[in-house]
Amino acid sequence: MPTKTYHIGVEATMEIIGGKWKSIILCHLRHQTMRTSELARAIPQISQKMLTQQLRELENADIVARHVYKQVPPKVEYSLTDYGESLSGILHELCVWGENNIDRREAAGEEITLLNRDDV
Amino acid sequence: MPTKTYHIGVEATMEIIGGKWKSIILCHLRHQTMRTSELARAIPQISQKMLTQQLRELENADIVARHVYKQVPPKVEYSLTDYGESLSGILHELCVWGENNIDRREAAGEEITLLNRDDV
DNA sequence: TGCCCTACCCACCAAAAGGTAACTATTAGA
DNA sequence: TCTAATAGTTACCTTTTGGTGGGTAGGGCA
Repeated sequence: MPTKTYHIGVEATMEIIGGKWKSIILCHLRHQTMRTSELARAIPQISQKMLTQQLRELENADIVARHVYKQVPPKVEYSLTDYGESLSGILHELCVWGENNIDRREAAGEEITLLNRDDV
Repeated sequence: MPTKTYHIGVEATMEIIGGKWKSIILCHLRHQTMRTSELARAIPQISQKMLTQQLRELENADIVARHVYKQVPPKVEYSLTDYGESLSGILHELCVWGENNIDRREAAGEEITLLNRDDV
């Protein structure tokens, strides 16, 4: 396999938390362990396919852990790994900065809404 | 215009610094004002088109400022706005976390290289 | 028997993001 | 007159990302 090359640290970070869904998923898992259906309810805009696909990728990066309960109907829980917890501070700041950005744009007259300002 | 709706703060943040190039550009501008050609040299993988396109979008979001010098050949400088500076801490952490991530993956046996560990 | 539940997989399609290459303007200077 | 220099645009194409709608497993229960 050819050596993977990065030019600057942030490239690697963005490869892991970038894209439309990963940071949102991680922000939810930051507060609690959640099962698949709970995540789907917390992120109503995401499709089944994207949810599991993104969770798989986060699992492969050792950011989230997947716990399968052997029962029927199935029960699967996701949580941050210890390593994933090292992103917690960053995720919090990303949430807060975004909330402020939305306030700012609203103050500037933009039609804009933030449904959940639940970040602790 | 229909009201733009976000479900969680991080969505707004990612809309601004997400994508393949924006966070890289911002990490460079965090340390210094740079002209277009300097940015292009600092980010050799980026194309002309992407560089100006992403800079325009960052300008529209009031994150970077564009200073045009009236001379020939043209000279244009980019820098973070005061508001853009509010991202500086986050950008730094994204760089550092990525550097650690690369170290971690290298320690785990992955063929991986980081060319510039120049974040201050 | 037949249907429910949950998680998740697949095939297929649409849209967004990004890449390439060729072109512009303008003036100094050979 | 011709070229170099810088920043930028445009048309066209490829790749990546995301969405839809279908299907699976397998035990519980009416």
